[in-house]
Order: sequence, then C-alpha cells, then structure tokens
Amino acid sequence: MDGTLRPPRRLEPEARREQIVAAAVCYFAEVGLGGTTRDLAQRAGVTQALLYRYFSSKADLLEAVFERVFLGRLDPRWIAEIRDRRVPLRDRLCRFYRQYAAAIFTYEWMRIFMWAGLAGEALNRRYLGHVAERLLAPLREEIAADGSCQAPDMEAMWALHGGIVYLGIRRFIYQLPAPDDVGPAIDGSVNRFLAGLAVSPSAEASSRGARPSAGRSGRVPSRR
Amino acid sequence: MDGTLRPPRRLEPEARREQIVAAAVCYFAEVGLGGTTRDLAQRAGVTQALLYRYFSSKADLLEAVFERVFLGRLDPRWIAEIRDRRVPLRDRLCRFYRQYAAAIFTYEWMRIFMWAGLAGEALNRRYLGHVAERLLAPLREEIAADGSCQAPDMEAMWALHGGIVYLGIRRFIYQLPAPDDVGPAIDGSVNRFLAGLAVSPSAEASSRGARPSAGRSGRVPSRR
DNA sequence: TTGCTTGTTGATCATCTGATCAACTGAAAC
DNA sequence: GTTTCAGTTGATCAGATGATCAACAAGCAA
Repeated sequence: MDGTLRPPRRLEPEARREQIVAAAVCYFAEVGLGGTTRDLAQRAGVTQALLYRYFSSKADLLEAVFERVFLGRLDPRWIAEIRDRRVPLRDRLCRFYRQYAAAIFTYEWMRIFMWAGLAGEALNRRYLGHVAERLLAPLREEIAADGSCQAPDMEAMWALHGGIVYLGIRRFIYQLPAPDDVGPAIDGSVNRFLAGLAVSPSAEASSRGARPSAGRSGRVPSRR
Repeated sequence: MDGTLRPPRRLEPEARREQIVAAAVCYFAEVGLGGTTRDLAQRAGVTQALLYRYFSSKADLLEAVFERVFLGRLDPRWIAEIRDRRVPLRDRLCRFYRQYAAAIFTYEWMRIFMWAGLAGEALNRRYLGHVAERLLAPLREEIAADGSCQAPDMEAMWALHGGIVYLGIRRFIYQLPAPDDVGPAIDGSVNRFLAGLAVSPSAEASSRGARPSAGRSGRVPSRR
C-alpha cells in the first residue's frame, strides 16, 4: 500500500486561492508578467481552467500577485523610529536601511517590482513616491536637524538609497554574487554618507584642488 | 503632382538591415524581449516576412539588437584617464562617471539591459564583470593610492556605482522625474564618497557615538 | 523590349495562448 | 443509500505568433 498521502483533490476556496497566488508570485517573478497561464497552472498543480474559477482574467490574477507582494511591505513603525531623536542619527539610519533591505531583498519582491516597472505599471511610481515622501524626506529632515551634518538635498538621499538598493538589483536581477549578509555593506554606505556630509570638512579631505561640497556641488573643471 | 518623396520600396540590403535593427532596438526597449515580430515590422515600415530575409529567427534578430546596444559602449580611453595621476583623483572620478552616464543613460540602453538582465541573459553578467574588473577595480586602486583616502573595498565601489546608476533606473525604468543634467548629482555622489573615505575624520563627523569607519564597518548596536 | 537578378510581399501553416463550458466527482446533508 | 452542491477537469474556441514559400516587382544588362 502507498503510504504517501496525496493532497486532496478538493480544497477550500480560501486554500486553493492561496495556493494559486503563492505559485503565481514565484512563477511571474521568475519569467515575467508575460508568463502563460498554462505554465503557471502546471506549477501550481492545478488545471489551467481552474485559474478562471478564482480569477476573472490573467490581469485580475496579476492584481492579486501585486497585492500580495507589495501590500504592507512598508512598516509604519519605521517612520516613528526614524523620528526618534533619543537614538543617535547614525543608528537610526543603519537600523532603518537594514529593516528596509530585509523587507524588499527577496527574489519575488525585487523581480516583480522590476518587471512591473518596465511594463509601466503605475503601481511602481506610487510606491516610489511613497518612499520619497514618507521615508527619504523624513530621513533627510533628521539628518538636517542633526548638528553634525550639512543638510543633504533629495538627490543625495536618492543616491544613498540607490547605492543600497543596487545591492538587491545585483543579486536578484543580474544574479551576480553579492554579500549574503548585506548589513555591513549598509552600515558602510550609511557611515560614508554621513561622513561625506560632515560639517567643516578638512580642506585636504580628498585630493588636492576642489573643495568637498555636499549635495549639489560645483562643476568639475574639464580636463586640459 | 505629389512632391513628397516616399522612401523607395527597394533598399540596399545594408540599409534595410540597418533600418530594421534601429527600429528593433527602439521597439524591444519599450515592450521587452517578448515583443512580436509583427508589431516590430509594422513599426519599421516593412512586412513581417521581410524580417526573416535578414535574420534567421527572432533570437537572431535580438542578437543583433544586443550587439548594437552594448558593443563598444565601454570606451577603452576611460581606463587610461582613470589611471592618469597627473589629474586630481576627484576630477578623474567625476569625469569618468559623467562620461559613463552619458554613455548608458539612454532609454534604449537602460531598458534593454534591464529586460535582458531579468531574462537571465549571460550578457549582463559578462558586462558587469567587465565593469567590476576594468573600471571599478582600477578606480578603487587609484583611490587607495591617493594619500588622502582610506582604501575602499569593492562593496564600497559598488555602492558608489549603484547610487549613480540608480539615477538612470529612476528615469528610464520607473519613469520618475529625475534631473535632466545628471552632472551635479554625479559630482555630489563623488564628493560625498571621497569625503566619506577621508583619512583621520573628525570624531564628531556624524552624530555622537559610533566612529565613522570606511567600508566594512562594525555592527550597529540594536536599539534597547 | 526582353530577360535576369533579387528585394519584397500576401497568404498560409503549426503552434501557442487567454478564455469558456459542459461534464465529472468528492464530500456533506438528508 | 441517495441527493445535492460546489470544486475540478478535459475539450474546445478564437485570436495571436514565429516561421515559410510561391509569386510579384524594381532595377539593371543585353
């Protein structure tokens, strides 16, 4: 007799829907939003027709995938912690970016976000607008309020953000070797960023000539 | 009489192939590598069947697109300029990244590179390996050789690189507003980066407590 | 004009893809 | 056991897609 218990053919609608969405997140992350319903069904272990009992169309299914992947990724507590001036600024920055990275540095999030971005989904712009207003702007204000730093402009904040997010892009989009533990790299970026904004920097902080200036900076004299 | 001169129906093979590749670069950048040969043909102003006179398959056509977009984008003179120690380090960095940005911050390059990366093309990994070995590593060596800086590790170089490249990602992938002239933002990133690596940084460079350390950095004490 | 070469086209094929539907089936209710 | 309801399936449709091919036509030589 066969001891292996096969999954029951009939499932609660809740459970079946869950199973399909979970498989869809994984599948579309891998092959892109152009993946076929047939391949997805096979991977989910159901027939293709069944998908249309739970979702009215492929677009509807993708909607559920987006919701699953993006909804609730931005923890509102982060904002409170960013603002908590009892904690040293540096620690707040490092802590926030470690948490942020832990939230979005997954195969599914990174890739679906990028596929959706290329496809022109409005969702991405909404999300990044949110990041700018609710996360980067507060971070910037906190840095500006800290006496030890020159106030960075938003472009500087995006540069810090991009340098960190690029870790996830290297790993999950380009599939290049990247640190397993991104913590040290994040701390390094934050440390360099703050040190780069430090007030009254020593004149010879970098090589001779140009003075270090935060953010907007002057033109670099073209060579010769 | 109709003064408008229509394009001749018959073209030199060279010219026709050129016309198709040019249209293909633009088309696939927009819709992704899954775009159809019919839509492409319509956009190029030729029939779909004609594509197969110039390319044996869609994959073959995509090969030509990749070649067109990626080949020769990395100017070998950059390496010489990076190494030219007669020029101040800061100027070399700014100059290089301005040139690099001018080379790759185009709708076509950015998007095709990202589509190809998501699709798992080996091409991307080759290209970025090249960037790491021929560009970032020399930059790192030059910074290390400059007396005014602590030597950054490769992760720090990737963070600088990512912060700058993310400008192009914001603009061409996510289609968010971004500076038209990326020059100042690049100078700002370079300036902050170098200042962040400056030797013997003042102890209160950033907020109280942790010492600024370049690159690998220590753990951040978790709150409470 | 005639004939040849070759760039170009419309039609067509086999397959794939999103979507639909009648029929089947397992489990709970009676 | 029988009935009933709802989850599931195989078959199928219409349109899209990569690829092919015989036929057409523009330029050139004789």
